[in-house]
Parts: sequence; structure tokens; C-alpha cells
Amino acid sequence: MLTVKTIENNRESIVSRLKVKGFDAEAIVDEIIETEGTRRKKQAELETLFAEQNRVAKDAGVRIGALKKEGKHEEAEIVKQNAAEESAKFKTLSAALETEVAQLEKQLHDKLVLLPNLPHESVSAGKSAEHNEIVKESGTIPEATQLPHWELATKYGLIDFEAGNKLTGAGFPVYTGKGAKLQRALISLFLDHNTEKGYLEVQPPLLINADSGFGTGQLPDKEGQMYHVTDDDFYLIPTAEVPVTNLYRNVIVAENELPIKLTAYTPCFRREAGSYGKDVRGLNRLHQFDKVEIVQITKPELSYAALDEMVAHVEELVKKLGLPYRILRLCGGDISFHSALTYDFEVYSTAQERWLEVSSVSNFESFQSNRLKLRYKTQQKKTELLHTLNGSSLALPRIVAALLENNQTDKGIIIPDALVPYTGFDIIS
RNA sequence: GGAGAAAUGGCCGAGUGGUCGAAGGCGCGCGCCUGGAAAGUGCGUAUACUCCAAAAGGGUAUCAAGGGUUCGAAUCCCUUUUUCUCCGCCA
Repeated sequence: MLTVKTIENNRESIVSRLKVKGFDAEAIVDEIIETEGTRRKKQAELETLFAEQNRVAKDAGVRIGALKKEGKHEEAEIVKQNAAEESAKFKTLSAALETEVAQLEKQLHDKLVLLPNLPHESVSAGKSAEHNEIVKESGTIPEATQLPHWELATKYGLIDFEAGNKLTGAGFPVYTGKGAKLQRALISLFLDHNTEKGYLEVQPPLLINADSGFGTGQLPDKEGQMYHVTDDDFYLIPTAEVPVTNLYRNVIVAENELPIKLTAYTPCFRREAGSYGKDVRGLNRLHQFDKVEIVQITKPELSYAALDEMVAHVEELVKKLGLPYRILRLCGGDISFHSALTYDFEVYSTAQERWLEVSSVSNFESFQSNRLKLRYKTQQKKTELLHTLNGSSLALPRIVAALLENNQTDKGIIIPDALVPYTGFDIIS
């Protein structure tokens, strides 16, 4: 959510920059500025009213006190009655104004949440995924025409898709044997890699409340994409980003604690309504999957350096696994509502002959922290919004898909060296 | 789940109807003192919004949250939430 101040002070540039995201902000920005003007005026009126009321009460109080001391109880009673009448008048006026202000605030809020984050200047105006810029491509792509991972998973007894269908439904696979062990190994490898680089490991709840959903932007924007436990009004987390970032909701961080670097492994739950076809085959798109996430909270002026650092960090991890990968800078049409700049990592899936997204690293600037009320105190004792960033490091299913497909040999599936200490085996056969 | 107690600033803690955004202490910041430090000592030390060109200085709100009583609420009443203690249940 952009701050009202930002909108007021940068009307023109906001409208033009949001065009990069294909968003026509002109009307809504004007409405926000107008509503805010009215709100402020009404708020000032209301506060003046309160000030008068406070003064009346104070004066009356002083007089009542004095009169009572002198034993003039009847006179005190008269003062009391006068004050009561005045107070009643104020209350009628202020009640009306309060309703008005509350309505204006709601209107303002409803409009503010419609505005996407401003894209970084390096974000191009492309309309869809084809227009993303390939920043880097690395690794050798093996020969094609081998078994897809869903066949390999069945062949080696790694994943039981049918059992998942029975227990829950499509998109909830059951990992078995070396398949299950591989999951655990990947999670450990990823977490170790992250903690070695100074990320603090946390284990958050998997259900969150609506306030948390709002803080990171899943609510109200992506309401339908989360599983909702209606009896308790909880949501299953779609990513660890939500609980981990929300640790800092309503927090004023001490400057010396920055930057904050956190990592968490969690299962992720996504309804993915409307997905179908080859995109969802096997491990390509699941309702429940495992992911290790990294989150950083930094001072505004350092957030892009942090983004670069996170991209480099994720790249190391992909390299450790020996998978061919590429890094994309998302264009305006493909970047998310909340992000200012996003880099996607994709690994090549040999049998499917296509790239699979395995990580998305984003700088949200102050878009989340404004919702979260996540701030720090500057040297000048000003409180200022911080910047939040996060990235997958990494999401498991498509990594597994690529590992299985790319590393298959006549003898079996070769486990990358970096992973062997965690799996305890170097081949799946 | 049942019974009871509690919730005050960064922390501890005082405050049962008025001049209380809140004593006192700790911590922290800036001084003084000192050769340097400790001790001592002086001053300062919440957040949001808002008025003012800015600063200085005002205004409003906030003592878990929401509502109520009252001329006036940290203080009284109601609801909710959370925490603690005891009992029950339980991995």
C-alpha cells in the first residue's frame, strides 16, 4: 500500500509509473487526493470540537471543585447542569462528524488498497511473461527425450500421486522412501546454506489471522488463493513470507538490528483455482508444497543492494545443485501487485523441455511495511518505513522435477554431490 | 473446558474520579565532574495524526481492544482478547 503522502506529492510520476504495470491510476489517484483533503478538514473540525469540549469540562471541574470546598453544593450543581447541557451539544455535533470521518477513512482505505506498488525504474513495460528480460543463463541443458519426472517418481517409488488423491485430492502428493528423504535433505541443505549466510532460522505457525494476511498483501488482494479455515477465521499460509514478515508487524526496529535476515522452512498451501492442463502435471503445480524462504528487512537506501545479495545467494544454491538455470527480470505485466522489482529463477526441465520457476526474489520497498507499520528510528529521531524483501530459497517441487529429469541415467538418478551428505545416498535406483 | 487473579511508557513499578501522557526507579541520550573511567550530578527520553513555510510551540487521540456511565475516566460498569495460578484433559 502506498502512503497517502507519497500519492499527494508524486501524482504525475505515480500515474506514469503505474502504466508500466498496465494500471491506469489517474482517476483513483485523484479520488484519493480529494478524499484525503476532505478527511483532513473534517478531522481538524472534529479535533477542534474535542478541544472545546475538553476545555469546558476542565473549567467546570475547577469551579465545581472550588464550590464544593466552600460547601456551596447547590451552586456546584448548577455549574454541573450547565456543563452537562454544553457537553450534550458537543456530543451531537461530534457524533455526526465522527461518522463522517470514519466513512471517509474507509473510502480512502478501500481506494488505497487498489493501487499496486510502483515498479522500479529498471522494470520494462512488457505485457506478459514473454517480455521478461533474461538477465543471465547458465549451465548446460542435457539432451531431451527422457522420462518426465512423474514417470520417474512412479518408477522409483518416490512419490505416490494416487494416494494423495485419495487422502485429499489432486495436488497433494505423498512422498515415500527415498522421495521423502530427498525432501528432507533438500530442506536441510537450503536452511543450512541460508543460516551460514547469516539468516536466522525461524519456525512460524502455518495458520495466520486476517491481520497478518493484510500485512503482507494477501488480503484483500488474493483472498481466493488461500485456504480459509472459516470456523476460526484463519488462513493456511501460501508462503512463509506471510508469518515471517508479520513478525515485524507494528514494530519499530532499533537501527542497530538492521538488516534483519530471516529464513524459514514451511509447507505452503495454495488453492490455485483455475489452473489446469500440462502446467499442473506431476510436481509442476501443487496445492501443498515445501519451500524455504528468505526475508530481509532493510533501511530504504540499502534495499536494492540487499536484493542483489539475495539474488546472488539464491544463485549459489541453484549452482550447488548443478541445474541449468536462468534469471529473469520481470516486466511490468508479469511482476506482482506488491513488488517493485522481481527476479525469477528458472531451472530447465529436460523431459518437459521447458523452464520451471523455482524462485522469485522481490523488493517490496515500503509497500508491505506501510501496511505492517514496520518502521525504524533514524539518527534524526524520525520514524521511517523500512523496506521488505523476500525470496524463495528454494521451492522444492520443481527442483525435484528438474533433478529427477536432468540427472536420470541408465543406472538411476544421480544425486548432486552437495546433497549426498544430507540424503545419505548418491543414486536413486 | 471450569474457578480465580491480572493487563500502565523500552523495562520495573506507583496511581480507585479532576490540573495524569501519567510519580519513582532502571535503562538510554546529551552535558558537568575526572588525567581516564566508575561513582556522583544536571537536563532530556512514547506513538500516530494535525496546525505553522520551518523551527519553537500548539491541538487531538492512545494506560490490552471496543463500548458505556460522568461536566470530567488509567481509575467506575459491560463485552472481547491476552497472560498468570489452581483443577480437568492431552502429544
